[in-house]
Amino acid sequence: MNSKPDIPPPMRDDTLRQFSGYVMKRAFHAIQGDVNATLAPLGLRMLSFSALVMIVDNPGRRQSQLADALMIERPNLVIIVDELERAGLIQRERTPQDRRAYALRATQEGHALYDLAMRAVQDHEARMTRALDPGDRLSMLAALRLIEPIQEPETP
Amino acid sequence: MNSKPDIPPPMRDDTLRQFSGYVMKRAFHAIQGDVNATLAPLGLRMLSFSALVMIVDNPGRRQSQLADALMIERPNLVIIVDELERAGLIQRERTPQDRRAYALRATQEGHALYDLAMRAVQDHEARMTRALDPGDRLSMLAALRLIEPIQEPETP
DNA sequence: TATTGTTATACTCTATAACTATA
DNA sequence: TATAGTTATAGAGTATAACAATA
Repeated sequence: MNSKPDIPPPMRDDTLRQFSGYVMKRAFHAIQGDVNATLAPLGLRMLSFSALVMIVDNPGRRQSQLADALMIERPNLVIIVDELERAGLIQRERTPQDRRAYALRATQEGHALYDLAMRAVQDHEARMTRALDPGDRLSMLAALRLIEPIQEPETP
Repeated sequence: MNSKPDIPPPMRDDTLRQFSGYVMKRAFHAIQGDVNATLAPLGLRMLSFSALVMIVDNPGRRQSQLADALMIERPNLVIIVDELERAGLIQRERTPQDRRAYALRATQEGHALYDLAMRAVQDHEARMTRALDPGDRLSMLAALRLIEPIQEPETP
């Protein structure tokens, strides 16, 4: 006899699990949820945290350079920079050499939040990768970096 | 003398590169673009391909089971299943035991496209991971699978 | 002409509430 | 009352075209 309420067996996804994209999407989904929950009390999200870190680490760069580095389109970066500026974390300074461009710099508040958020995100990273040896984690990061730069061939 | 047109050095992102989320997002961005370009001629996207594969490999399951397996919300799956059904790739069969539910099954056309798309996506996978040894690729997949199941602790 | 930042817009993916029909 | 599928809707993230100011 079996009194269980007829729980069906889980669906098999081993065909999809051979593909990096499938496995990566699921891992990234978990990470994004956790990091956004981690950053929400600080008023940041994954993207605004990334932008703040880049501005603190690379003071004086233009928005277009930051957009290139973060691999997001210029129009989408405008909203993130607006957000960081409204929060008092960074400033847009007009550059004398090229009056079209802004130089981005973190304020004192931006530097302070950087320190806070960095610790929180490092805890998040440790939490998400606690099932991996440190060596396996570094190997995974190295492997992911080898996927990233692959581009479609230009068709001129 | 230097006649170069003042190309600025690339921005440093080594602080962010310590974080799995940052590196994974960039790798996934590349993969998603390539797989969607790969599948577009077949009328599929990453998500509809995943759903088709799951239905072929697990015939007769309900939509809610498929949504759970693919970790997407039921309402969002409806659109994908609609799309696959309109394309003649799958069918919704009413189940006699529970007339609320549908059993999902691939049609002959669905099986044929599965074979085609599988080969195309396997080529895509080889293209995206060509910079990795086969062993490193498998280690990466294993590491990513260890990140996936981590959940926030329940707060009851 | 080309570039910087911007506005407007659209498309995909994701997430939640609420409905219907069945159980 | 609970569940399966659905509808409607809202929010992110991403992408392109076009504009003003400046080079």
